Amino acid sequence: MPDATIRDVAKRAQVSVATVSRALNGLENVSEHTRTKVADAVRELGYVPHAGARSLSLARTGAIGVVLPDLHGEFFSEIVRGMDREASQHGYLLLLSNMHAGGEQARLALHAMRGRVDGLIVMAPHLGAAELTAALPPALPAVLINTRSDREQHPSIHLDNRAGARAVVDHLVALGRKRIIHLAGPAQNIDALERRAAFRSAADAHGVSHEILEGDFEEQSGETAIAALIAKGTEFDAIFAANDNMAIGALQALRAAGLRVPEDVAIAGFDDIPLARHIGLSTVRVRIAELGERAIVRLRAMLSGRPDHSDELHAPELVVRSSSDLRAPRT
Amino acid sequence: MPDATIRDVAKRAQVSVATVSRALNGLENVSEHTRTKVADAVRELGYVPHAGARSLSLARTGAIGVVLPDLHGEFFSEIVRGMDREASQHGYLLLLSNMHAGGEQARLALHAMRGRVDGLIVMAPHLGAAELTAALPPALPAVLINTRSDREQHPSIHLDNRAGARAVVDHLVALGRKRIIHLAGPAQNIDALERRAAFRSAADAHGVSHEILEGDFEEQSGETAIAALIAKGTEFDAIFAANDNMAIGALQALRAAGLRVPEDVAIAGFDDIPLARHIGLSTVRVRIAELGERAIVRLRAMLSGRPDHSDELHAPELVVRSSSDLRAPRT
DNA sequence: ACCCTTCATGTAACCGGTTACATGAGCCTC
DNA sequence: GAGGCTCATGTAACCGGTTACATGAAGGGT
Repeated sequence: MPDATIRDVAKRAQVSVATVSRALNGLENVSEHTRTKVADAVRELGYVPHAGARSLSLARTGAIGVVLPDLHGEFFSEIVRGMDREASQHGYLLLLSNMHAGGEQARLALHAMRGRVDGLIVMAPHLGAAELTAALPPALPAVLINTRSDREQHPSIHLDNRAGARAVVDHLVALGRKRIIHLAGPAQNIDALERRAAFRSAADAHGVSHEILEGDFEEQSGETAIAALIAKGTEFDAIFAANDNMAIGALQALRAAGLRVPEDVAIAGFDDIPLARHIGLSTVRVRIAELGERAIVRLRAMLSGRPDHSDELHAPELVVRSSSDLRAPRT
Repeated sequence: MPDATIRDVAKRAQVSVATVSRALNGLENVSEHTRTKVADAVRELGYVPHAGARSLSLARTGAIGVVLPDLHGEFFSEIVRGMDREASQHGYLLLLSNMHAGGEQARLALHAMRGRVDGLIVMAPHLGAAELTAALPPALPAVLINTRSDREQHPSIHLDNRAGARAVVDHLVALGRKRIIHLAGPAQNIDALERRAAFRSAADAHGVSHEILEGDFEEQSGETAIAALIAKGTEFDAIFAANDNMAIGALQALRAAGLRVPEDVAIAGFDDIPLARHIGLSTVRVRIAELGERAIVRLRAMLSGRPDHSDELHAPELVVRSSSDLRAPRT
């Protein structure tokens, strides 16, 4: 037997559908007697309201669409956790869609959200600004995270990679390091690019000697790059890796070469993955959950009619551990 | 201006809504000429179909509801990743809802899914079987993961904790260990309970001496328990912790006491968190993403009309590393 | 007794799609 | 040239709710 509808309830309670609707939504002008009859019918039929139909007539779904690219473990779960916390607290559900590819695929993924959600959170580091604007359903409020640009059209949130990278360089210089190596991330990744650029300008500003090695955010690339550097006989006393994974790889290369950390070489990463704490790696803490939470907060503001076109920069925090400074507090 | 509807498109293309609908859905009986007119109108108006309305008339949403309890990082992202992979490949979106509490809260969370999704994946280790059955919207296909029971009513998926624990004990015994300590997890947790029971029966079967210490799945509890054991002067040569976190705590206690791993004490955990690989901890690998993927596969089967009431046990895999066996391959 | 208000309830339109059925044009056949 | 067929297209009901407006009974004031 198909699920009961509001008309079945009405029939059973011997009232009209309008009355059932009013009773269920707690409107005032329903007599106590009728309310009871309706409640009984609902229980007897096991009636559960059809949220889809409801949102069609209300023109409000109570859901927020989240479109993310392929993300590795920690980052994905943290950002979704932050969103969920804020969203569920205000009665919103999250409709998740992973945007694997760009172009037409992206357009479809975004369009699939129309009529299912009240607003969108989009994270698309791999899409061009124009491409993204064209793919977004018009008239659907959207907050953009770590996206290449389009900052004027939609409210957006970005991680302040520059401030993070600068903090690391300042720290290493303050420790008296004279020659700093930067293990950079992939060139298509906007975060990697910003960290690389900020590293260069901060090092230049300090007038400290530096060099940039190419990596791909994977542990192995960090190990390989540093091992090669040591083999070449290059002198250096500090490493700033564009993420923690590569920093860990670098650490292994240093150990293998018999170099002491931090005495001979100080090292710092970026992200503060859980592993970083365990091995005492200095890093830049990114409060990912907070990014997600803020995105929802701002979307909610838009949904309540407050227009918003500002960009929000999230300043990450330097965490000093024993890989760069032995005086760092034990954790 | 509000979003364009199919009627706006019909007006602009000078055809009826039925024709527009047919053209958009690629039905055959639409002339080439009309098809073009419709496509033009769609482009000019920036029309995007309203998925909510569509699913109302089709009685099919193309979405799957996922209701999870509060999960820590790795587990959450992995299981969602597995589901997403399988779901998006078949054109389904995931509607996410975290079920923070039990009872009435749980019922509301589940009911909110009615009319929004075609089926449900529910993970509710903290709910009683009856409570869950009562809260599920009737007539909504559901697959249950790691849930206390109700195995007859709905298709379900469980992790084979018994097989995992047995494999660890077999391994430790094969290494010649004579006295094994089990660091157990919290008593309300079904996974912890199953591992504990399986440990006991496997150890008994081998006739090996053993003891169970209480823990709570947190690193600290493992360290405390083992430190206390050593202080008491108890003799032992192996530890099986109910999860990796506690195993890591135990490792720290062993190091602090100057005991060598694995020479003096072999140790193994459960879960295979990323950290385990880094520190060479033997453990039981749980393929979390696979659990999620299988849940979607089975739900899809139900949605295609294949009824299903079976329970599926997922056998985890023993991963031997240097914390129990120095001959283990380096990773 | 009459009119006006208040209040619970019912009727029906609407949200934005899909689709069964009706319609009518064009062509073929005998 | 009448009847029958195919085929593109239109009309309107329907999915399951919400809600503006209509209705009619009860109560109050004079």
